[in-house]
Amino acid sequence: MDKAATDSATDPEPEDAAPPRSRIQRRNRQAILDAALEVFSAQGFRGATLDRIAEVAGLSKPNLLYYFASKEAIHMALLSGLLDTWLDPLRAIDPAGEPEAEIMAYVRRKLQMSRDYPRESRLFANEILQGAPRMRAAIEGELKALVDDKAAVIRGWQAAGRIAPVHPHHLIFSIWALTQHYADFDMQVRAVLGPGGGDPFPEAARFLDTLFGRLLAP
Amino acid sequence: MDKAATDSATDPEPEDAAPPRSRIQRRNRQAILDAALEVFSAQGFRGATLDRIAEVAGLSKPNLLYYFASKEAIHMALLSGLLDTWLDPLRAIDPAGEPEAEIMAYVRRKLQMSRDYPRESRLFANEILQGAPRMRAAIEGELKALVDDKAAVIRGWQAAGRIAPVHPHHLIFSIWALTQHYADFDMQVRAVLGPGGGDPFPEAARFLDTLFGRLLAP
DNA sequence: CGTGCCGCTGACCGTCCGGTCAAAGATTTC
DNA sequence: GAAATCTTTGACCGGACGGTCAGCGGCACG
Repeated sequence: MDKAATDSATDPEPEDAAPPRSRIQRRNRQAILDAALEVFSAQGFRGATLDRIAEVAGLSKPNLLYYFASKEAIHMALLSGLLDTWLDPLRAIDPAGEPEAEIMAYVRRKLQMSRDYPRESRLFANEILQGAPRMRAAIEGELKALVDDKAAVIRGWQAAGRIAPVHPHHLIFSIWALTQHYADFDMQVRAVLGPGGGDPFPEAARFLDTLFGRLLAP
Repeated sequence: MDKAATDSATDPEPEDAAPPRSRIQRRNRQAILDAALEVFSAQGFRGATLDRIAEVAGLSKPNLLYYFASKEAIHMALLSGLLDTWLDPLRAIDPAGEPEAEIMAYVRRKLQMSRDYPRESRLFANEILQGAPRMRAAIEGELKALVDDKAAVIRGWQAAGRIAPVHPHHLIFSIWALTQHYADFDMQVRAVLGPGGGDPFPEAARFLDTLFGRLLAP
């Protein structure tokens, strides 16, 4: 994730073959993207301020704008770096694998991402909530294509009677909803479980195992 | 929902027994809250501007501030009006009813709310995403109490072997996640299903019926 | 029909915020 | 160690935004 967010797609031009970046460039760009992720995910795009991002990054505001052309550019760099990483677990579903195991593994990886990268999840959630003004294309293109592809794989498994015949797209939606909920609504989850609740994730993992185990059994 | 958002808790004082509001007061306050719901849910608190809310409401900005003390006050009025309505379906779960039917009815009502009141759902999602700066108390108090109560009911049903023994709190989280997903991530759902997908909700209802049917079977 | 209150507004204020710029350090290169 | 280049910053700008205010209009009631 970090690597991706730093390097890829920070230049909109197609020829990003060799963007020669010095050590100090890499360090500061990374610090800015880290800080921006922190602030954007917690406050949303409009809620975030360059001053705040600069403060978190330990840089001055003009220095920020020396590395990125604008607030927009920082946000774009984060988002475009994010999508690929975010979809990796879905891509990893193997059509040749054992159906239930493949899907269960996807669920677990996705829940793991909610635990390990909650800020990325919230950044994404913020964007979609507002109608994805800066990601429409990627969602209607890349994302849809990948989901359609995997939905076809699932349909194949179902036709062979290897898992239950539930709607493939909605199955994928349910995995997204259930796993990302623990990142996006973390505050609510913890508040409802109470102060003595401890880490919600182990119990969530057990619950999701049961849920999808029962849902997928043919 | 509209009624609740208009009347309740717009006055912080305890003595809101008889706030004598003229016909024109009621009409304009309602118009403002409607417009604010539209704008806040689509742009978030910081993203919304008083000018924009005034424009949508068909009033001037100073006129807005004649009815509400501040942007904060409008937001608070919306949120506090919302929570009660939002929790009504959960409250309606009847301990004396048939367990699976009660929970399935809750799922359906909640999905219905995602379809009929997506703006309310997004307003709520926005608030939680940002750490619920203006709802912490209500969530840790009212909401937690109600969930704990219903979790106890579910545990009772499970102890009697009438539904499967899954973690009650996480069961409720899963209902929230799965139903609200169709409101909060509506844009993504429709984009992935594609232009010919039509209304996602009927298929979602079928999918959730299957999912919770299988999950709850003892 | 006058008078008093409720509803409404244009003009304005101070602050915040994204972004610019000229110039002052660092750092690298030869 | 000087020239050239890269990095950093204080000061500033213009617009947006939340909020105020003095006063105007109209509706309601005697």
